Amino acid sequence: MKIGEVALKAGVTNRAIRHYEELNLIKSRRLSNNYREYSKEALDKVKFISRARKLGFSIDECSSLISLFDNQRRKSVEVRNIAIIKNDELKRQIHELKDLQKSLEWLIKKCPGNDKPNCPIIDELAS
Amino acid sequence: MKIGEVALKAGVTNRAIRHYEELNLIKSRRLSNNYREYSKEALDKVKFISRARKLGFSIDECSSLISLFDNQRRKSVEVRNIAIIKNDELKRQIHELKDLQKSLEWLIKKCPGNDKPNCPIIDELAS
DNA sequence: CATAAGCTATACCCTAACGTTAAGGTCAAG
DNA sequence: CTTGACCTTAACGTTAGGGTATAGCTTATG
Repeated sequence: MKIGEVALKAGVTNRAIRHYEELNLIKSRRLSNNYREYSKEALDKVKFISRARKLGFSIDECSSLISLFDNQRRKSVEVRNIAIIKNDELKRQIHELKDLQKSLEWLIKKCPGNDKPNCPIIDELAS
Repeated sequence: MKIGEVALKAGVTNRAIRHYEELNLIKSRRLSNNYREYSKEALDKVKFISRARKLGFSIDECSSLISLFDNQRRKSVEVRNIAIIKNDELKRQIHELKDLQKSLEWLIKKCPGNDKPNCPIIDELAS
């Protein structure tokens, strides 16, 4: 199938697919008119990448996961380790964002939000 | 004062200050040797930007905030609105990340993590 | 005074993951 | 024959600076 169909079925853009191909995450053969032709396996990989990306994995990590996906002699602990690292990163990131959000919320509550210049948010940033 | 001193006092790099200047968030005059010379007000603005960045505001938003900071006839509601938008963005982002993290955690729990190929994480991504 | 260390300048390349033109080739329908 | 939908490559834009190279200026030391 051609790129447009793969993109539609996998729920990603044509550009994303070409990008994954540039980075050697997937492969295609060419038709006589130079159009890319994808196998069902390639479509599956694009779907795989799409899901992994949505779970927060980077392209680089997707690359590792695809290697494991392809490897029938993989050890599940290897996959698990990648996931654990990502999970820890996510937890840390959530923590940081929560701190920020709480600070911001606190400032917003203190701001009168009227048509006068006095503003605790500006004051805090300028302090 | 020169760029290095400003950078030290504001806790940012020289490069960042030049960057802010390129984007017209701050200004400097030049000494006879072409070195940048900053006023105390410029230092205050760099500090202001640094704090705002740490609160999650983009450079673009910092630019708006600085305009309000400079404007003695600002209305606090304008500042507040920017902060509210950012706060909502942060909340949404935290929500998304939490969902991801929970999904990942669930998958990790289901994975045996041994030396056999069977892996629920891979299965989920390939499903 | 000469030299080295340290600060400053401009300028270009790099990041992540594509988005977005630009300019053009291919193919089926009307 | 033209239109429109689809495909191609190439290359710049995005975010917020980091890193590096080269060169000029300043200051401290021998």
